[in-house]
Amino acid sequence: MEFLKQLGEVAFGTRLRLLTDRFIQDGAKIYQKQNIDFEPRWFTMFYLLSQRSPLTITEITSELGYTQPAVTQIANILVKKGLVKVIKDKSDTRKRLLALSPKGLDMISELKPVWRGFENAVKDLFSETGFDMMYIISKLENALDEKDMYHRISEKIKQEQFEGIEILKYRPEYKDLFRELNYEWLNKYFTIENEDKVLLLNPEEEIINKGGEVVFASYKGNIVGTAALLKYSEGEYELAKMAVTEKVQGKQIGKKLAEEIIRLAKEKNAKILFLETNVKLIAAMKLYKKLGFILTENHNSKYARSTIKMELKLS
Amino acid sequence: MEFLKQLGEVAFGTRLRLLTDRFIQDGAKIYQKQNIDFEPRWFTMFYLLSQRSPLTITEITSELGYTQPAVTQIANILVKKGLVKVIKDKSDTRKRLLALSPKGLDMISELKPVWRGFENAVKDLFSETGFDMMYIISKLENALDEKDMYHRISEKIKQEQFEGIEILKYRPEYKDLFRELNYEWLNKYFTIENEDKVLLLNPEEEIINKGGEVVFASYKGNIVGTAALLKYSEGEYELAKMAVTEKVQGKQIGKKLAEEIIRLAKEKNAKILFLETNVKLIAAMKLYKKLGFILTENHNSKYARSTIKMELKLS
DNA sequence: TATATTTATATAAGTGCTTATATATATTAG
DNA sequence: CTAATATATATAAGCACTTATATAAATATA
Repeated sequence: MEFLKQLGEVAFGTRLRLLTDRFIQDGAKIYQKQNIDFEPRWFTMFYLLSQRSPLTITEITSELGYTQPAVTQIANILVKKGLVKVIKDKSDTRKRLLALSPKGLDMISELKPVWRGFENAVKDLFSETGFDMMYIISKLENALDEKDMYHRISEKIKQEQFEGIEILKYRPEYKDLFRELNYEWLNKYFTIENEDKVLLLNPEEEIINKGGEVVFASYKGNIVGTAALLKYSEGEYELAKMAVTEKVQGKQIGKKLAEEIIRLAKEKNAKILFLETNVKLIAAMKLYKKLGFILTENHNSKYARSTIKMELKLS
Repeated sequence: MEFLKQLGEVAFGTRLRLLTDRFIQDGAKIYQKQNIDFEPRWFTMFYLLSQRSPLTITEITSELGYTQPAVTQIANILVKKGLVKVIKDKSDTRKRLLALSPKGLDMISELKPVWRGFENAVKDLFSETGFDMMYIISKLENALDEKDMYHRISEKIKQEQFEGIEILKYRPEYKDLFRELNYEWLNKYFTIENEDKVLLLNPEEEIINKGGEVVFASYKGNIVGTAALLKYSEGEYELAKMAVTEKVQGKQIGKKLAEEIIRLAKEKNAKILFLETNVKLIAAMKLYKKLGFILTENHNSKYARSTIKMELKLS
C-alpha cells in the first residue's frame, strides 16, 4: 500500500474502495460468529422495512441509493429467507408491497445487539481519528451532488489545455502558415475569394503595415491557429482571418486567439471591433456572442460568404 | 438517500460504497470523452510500471492492495491491449517480469493531462469541503490497521452482553435452580458426588448459614448461572459451585459471577480465596488465571474430580 | 375507446473485484 | 538426491453490484 499513499490525490478513489471493502467485509463475519443468518447488504432494506412498511420496490429504491434491480434482487433473497412477506396491491396489481414477516420481526431483537455493536464500533473509530466523519461524508456527497467528478475533471482538463495555448506575434517565417491555415478552413466551408488572396498572400503589406496585427496560436509546440486584426479606420477595427486547424478543434484555441485580438484592439484605442461571419458557423457564432459581440443591422460585405456582421464596443 | 442519512453511523459503510462508486464511475467517461482507450482500474498498475519496472505479479500485488488474481487479471488485459510487455525471468521461470511496452510508454503523454485533471479536480473538491481528506483517509486506514472492524464490533457486542448480565442475591425460590444448574454441568463433565449433594440440596443450611453466599446471574430475564462462596475458616474462603447453562456460554457470564464472588469475599475480609478444578476444564482455567488465581502445591480434596487447587490472595 | 406513453418490476448479461483451488517451479529437509 | 514444502501464477467460481432490456399493467391521449 506504500505506493498508493505516495500517489496522493489520484489514488483517492482506489483507497476509498479498499477502505469500503474493509468496512463491509467484516460485517459478514460478525453475523456468522453470532450465529445469525443475515448479511450486511440486507441491512438497509431490512431496517427500512422495520421502520416503515409496507413499501413497494420503487419506494425502497428511492430511499436506499441502490438501483431498482439491486433492490429487487435483495428483496427476493429476503422473501426466500422468509424474513419479508409480499402483499399484492389491489388497486395496482403491478405493485408488490413488502413488509417484514413474523419471522423477520422476531429477528429484530437478535439483530439489534449486532447493529448497536457496529454503531458503537464506528463511533469509537471516528473518535479515535478525531474527525466528525458523518459530517465529512455529507460534505463530500453534497459537493458531488452540486457538480459530479465528470464535470470537475472535464473542466480541469479544458483549463489546462487553454493555459497550454501560447500566443505568438507575427514573424516573417510564419507567412506561409497564415495562408495555409486560412485556406484549410475556407476550402472546407466555402471557396477562396479574391479579397482573401490579397490579404493572405501579403499579410505584411496588407495588414501589418496598414496598422493591423497578425497573431498565431501554438499548442504542444505546433502552430495550430491564426487570427488578424485589420484597421478599417481610426478607432474602427475588424477581427478577421481567424482559422484553427481541424485536429485541435474544441480546445478553445479560437477563444484564446479572439481574446488576444480584442486585447490588441484595445491597445490601439479601438472604439469598435467588428467581424463578418456566416450563420452556418454555429460554433464560431457562439464564441463571438460569449465574448460580447452583438449582431448589427445590414451590411454590404466584400465577401460572398458573409451573411452577418457583429460588433463589440470597446470603451 | 434521506433514509441513509438518518441512519447515522450504521449506514456509514453503505454511504462509503456509494461515494466510491461515484468517484470511480466517472473516470471511465473521461477517458472515453478524450478518446483514450484506457480504464480507471488500470491506472495504479500502469502508473506503478511507469515508475518502476520490471516488476513481477507478486511485487505489484504487494504495492497495490489488490489480491493476486486481480493483479493477474489486470495485467493480462494490459498485455492484450499491447500496453505492457512480458519478459520471462531466466533465473526463475515461474516469474513474469512486467514492464510498459513502447506503445504503453507512448501513451503516457496522452494520459498525463487526464491524470493531472483528475488530481486537480480532487484537490478542488477537498478544498471545497475544507478538510484535509488525504490525512483523514490515512487516519482511518491506520486505525483499521491497528484493529479491524471485526474485532472492534466483537468487543462492543461482548461489552454490551457483559453489561446486560445482572447479578442476583440468593432467594429461597432460587433453591431448585441452584441445584439444576450445577447438576447440568456435573452430568456433562463428571458425576455427582456425595459432597455435591450435601451442598446443592441444602444451600441455606450448608452455605449461607455457615457464613457463605450464593449468587445468580440473570441474562435477558432468565437465570442462567450461579456460583457460591464457601467459608472454610476465618479469612479463608472457597469459590465453588459455579455453573453456567450451556446455551449462553461464551458471554462472559462466568467472569461476572466470579468477579461478584471475589467482591463478596473481600467484603468478608477474606485473606485467601481458593478453588478446586480439573485441568480438562480449559476455558475455566483460563478465566481463573485472568482473574489472578495462581496454582498452589498439593492438596487433598473432598472431590474425586478435583485435580488442582488455585488461590487468590486478597490484601 | 383503441392506441401511445408511462410506470413498476423482472430478467439477462456484464463488471470488477473476491475466495478457493490448481499447477508448475523452486527451495529446503532428511 | 529424493521427498516434502514453499512460492509464483493461473484458473474457476462466486458475489454484489451495475447497465440494458423485457414484460406487464396503468394512465394519458387522440
